[in-house]
This record gives sequence, C-alpha cells and structure tokens, in this order.
Amino acid sequence: MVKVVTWNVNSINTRLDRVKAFLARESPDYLCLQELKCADEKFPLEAIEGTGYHAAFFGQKAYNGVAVISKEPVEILFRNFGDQHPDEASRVITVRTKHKFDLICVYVPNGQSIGSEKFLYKMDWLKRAKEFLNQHWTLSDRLIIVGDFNIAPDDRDVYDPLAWKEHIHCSTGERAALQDLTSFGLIDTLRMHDQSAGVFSWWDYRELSFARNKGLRIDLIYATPPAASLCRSVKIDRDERRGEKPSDHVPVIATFEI
DNA sequence: ATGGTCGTTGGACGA
Repeated sequence: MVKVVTWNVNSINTRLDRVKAFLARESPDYLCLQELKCADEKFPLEAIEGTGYHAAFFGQKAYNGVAVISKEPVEILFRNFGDQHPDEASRVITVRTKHKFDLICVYVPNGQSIGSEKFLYKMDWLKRAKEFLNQHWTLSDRLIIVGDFNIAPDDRDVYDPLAWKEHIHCSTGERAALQDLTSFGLIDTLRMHDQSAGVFSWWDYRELSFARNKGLRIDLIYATPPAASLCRSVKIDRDERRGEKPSDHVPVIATFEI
C-alpha cells in the first residue's frame, strides 16, 4: 500500500518538529508540502534526511514553495509548468516515482477577492495548469495531483455556503475553472469514499474557527482513473490542528493499493 | 457588523 499525503504546512521551518513527528507517526511514502515559505538554501534538508526520507523541493524567499518528501528518491520532471513563463512564484513540483505514477504537488494562488488582480492571476494560472496537464499526460496515465487548490469544489465543502456564496474559494468562476481542470479525467478521491458535508482541511486561525468547525475543504487529492481505481482510503488528520503552533491546514492522507 | 491570527519580515503584505 502506498500512502500519499498533502499538507500545507505554512512554513516548513516553523513546522519542522510537526513534520518530523508526522513522518514518524504516519510513515507516508510521499508527503507533499505547500507554503514552505523559505528559499531553497534554507530548506531543512539535513533534518529531513536525518529521518531517512528524501526531499525534492522548489522554494523561494518568504512565500509559496512546494516539496515532495519521500521514502524512495524521485525524479523531478518539472518546476512550475516547465516553461519560460515569467512567473517567479514557486507553486508546482512534478516528480516521477518508483511506484510508476507521476505526482504533482500544487499550491494554487489564493486569489484574495473576486475580480481583484490576484483573482485574475489565479484564473489565468488555472488555465495554464490545464494546458500543462494536457501537454504531458492523458487520462490513461497513472497520475496523482495533490495540493492546496484554494477552491472548495462544492457547497458540501464549505461550513456556511450562504455566507460564502460567490466569495473567494467558492465562487462559480473558480469552481468552473476547477471543473475544467479536472475534466481532464481527474477524480476527487475523498468523494470516492465519503459524500458527507462538513469535512474540512482548513480553518482560519481567527475567530476560533477550528473549535467551531468553520472550515473549508480546499486541500485535495485527485487521481486519473487508473490511479483512482487503486485508492483504498482518504482521511483528514484533524488531530494535527491540536496542540502548539499548528498550521491552518491539516494533512489529507490517501492510500493506494500499488 | 467588525476585527480577529499567523508567518515572514523588519513595515507591511499575504493568506
């Protein structure tokens, strides 16, 4: 069984002890991280390798940054979309695994508010992501794409859909863009196992959101049909939000019978 | 309704 995890850690260095504890506790095969918030030279590579894991990472100073931490070494296929686009934000790392599937770790732009300049950037970025997928894979490939999508796929993924109606992360335009991206042939693996509302992966640090379960499900694990058919479980590690200095996101853990 | 909390920074900005 192969265990694949996505977790927006909101600073790898601030969260290092939690990451190490998670590796020891869950023993994931692939731990995909977002919002490293550090330049590559400040990535805690020795600490990760000290646990017996390998790390492929693509960071930048202060913001963004993605990584794949793995038991077996991986081959980096692409950073961002592998093109020469003058986008300095480090948001995607794609790796080829020894388990014969490709794995994409994404940190989709937040978008700030509907219609803002950052929102337009988010929408354009999602369009480029679709082109990236179509350029390199087909739905018959074994492909897993995970990350912080900054979009709640539908109203079940929102604690108060009326309050969030047409707000950032939930708007019709963003959901259509996500639908367009996943129409490539990607399956939301959590929904293969659980149709319930109120299953969240992120809660605002403010307003006692976690205690009130005022959250969103924006951290997602998608798979093409050949990979999704091997998915046996998906769970959200809510306990990771407890204790001192948690991230505002918790890990989403999927197992595949590979 | 408003503001509130983090992390990276070294005053705001991003989320």
